[in-house]
Amino acid sequence: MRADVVLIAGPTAGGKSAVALALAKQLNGALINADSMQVYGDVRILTARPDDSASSVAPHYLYGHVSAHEPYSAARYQTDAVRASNTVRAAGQMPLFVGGTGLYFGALTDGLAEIPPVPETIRAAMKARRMEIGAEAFFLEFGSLDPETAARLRPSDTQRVLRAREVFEATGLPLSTWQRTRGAVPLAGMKLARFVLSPPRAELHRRIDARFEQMVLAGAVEEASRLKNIDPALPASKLLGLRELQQVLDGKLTLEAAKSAAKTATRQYAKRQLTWFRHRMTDWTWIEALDLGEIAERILRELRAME
RNA sequence: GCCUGGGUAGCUCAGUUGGUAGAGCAGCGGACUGAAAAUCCGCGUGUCGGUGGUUCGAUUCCGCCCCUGGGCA
Repeated sequence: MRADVVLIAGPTAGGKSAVALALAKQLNGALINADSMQVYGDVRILTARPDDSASSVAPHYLYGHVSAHEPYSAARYQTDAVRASNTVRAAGQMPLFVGGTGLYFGALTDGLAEIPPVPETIRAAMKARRMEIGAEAFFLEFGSLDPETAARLRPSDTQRVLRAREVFEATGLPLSTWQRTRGAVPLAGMKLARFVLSPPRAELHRRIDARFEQMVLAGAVEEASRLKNIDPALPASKLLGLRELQQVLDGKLTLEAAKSAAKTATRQYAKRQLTWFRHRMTDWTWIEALDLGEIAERILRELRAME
């Protein structure tokens, strides 16, 4: 066996899943999702999750295995991914990690700091405190507790400031101290074959547009209406296109306007993904080809060269 | 045909009492360690419709032309 694990990253709508499926057939592999939104059930259409015909060709892990009404996290992903990977390898198959979430790939290849879980009560309390005194005051207060972390954050960075504050509240230690530690690296010691699929930007935009049209035809509006009362604090509520389609149901947006807004949001997301990949995955093999067969060929060739 | 409003960034528009122009959105670049499809930061990319005139200087004033919204016929 050339590589122990194959990792395929790429921007949304870039054609990763199809490539991975083709590879799985040839390599006796199984797909393991590395996408933060495809883990949620109930949103198959809006997350472009592979369908049953795909999973009949090769096993799929961590796709839709969590309720959209449940919070998920990079840490949970790491745990789940390790288990899935072990299962696949025990079955004598090649794990193919496929997805677009840079942080999740990082959790696999570099590990995460081993920070104890923060109790929900503390999270809620910190959030409430920030609401009460305002972002600036909250940030100042935080800076007096953890100046090192505060120095690299901005008061406006709601999510990171809250996270850092919560960790301090829960553990009594600055986040920066925790982050100097590094937990186990799930893929340590394995031979990795790593690829970034990156179609030319214009083509990517075309695919994003076409895919959203497909989603709507496939019933994305109905799917969105089923999540009508999802808690807006949950990660799944941030799914691209969900809010826009729900506004159509509320009569606040025409379908055309919603589609256009969702496509724009998706393009912006793809851009953020690429920024991450460009700077964090410099030593991965970048493939800019468009044709599925050609991409699969290149990957297989690369795998053979790893012998 | 006549009257009238408008043609300025990819889009919607602001502005310049004459000194070559700026917002929002889009776009582009960047950050990123447990919400990451999240969260945050930076950057104006322009024959100011065309042409002639007045002027040291015109996107701005004047003439003509073209396009376009509305009204009257």
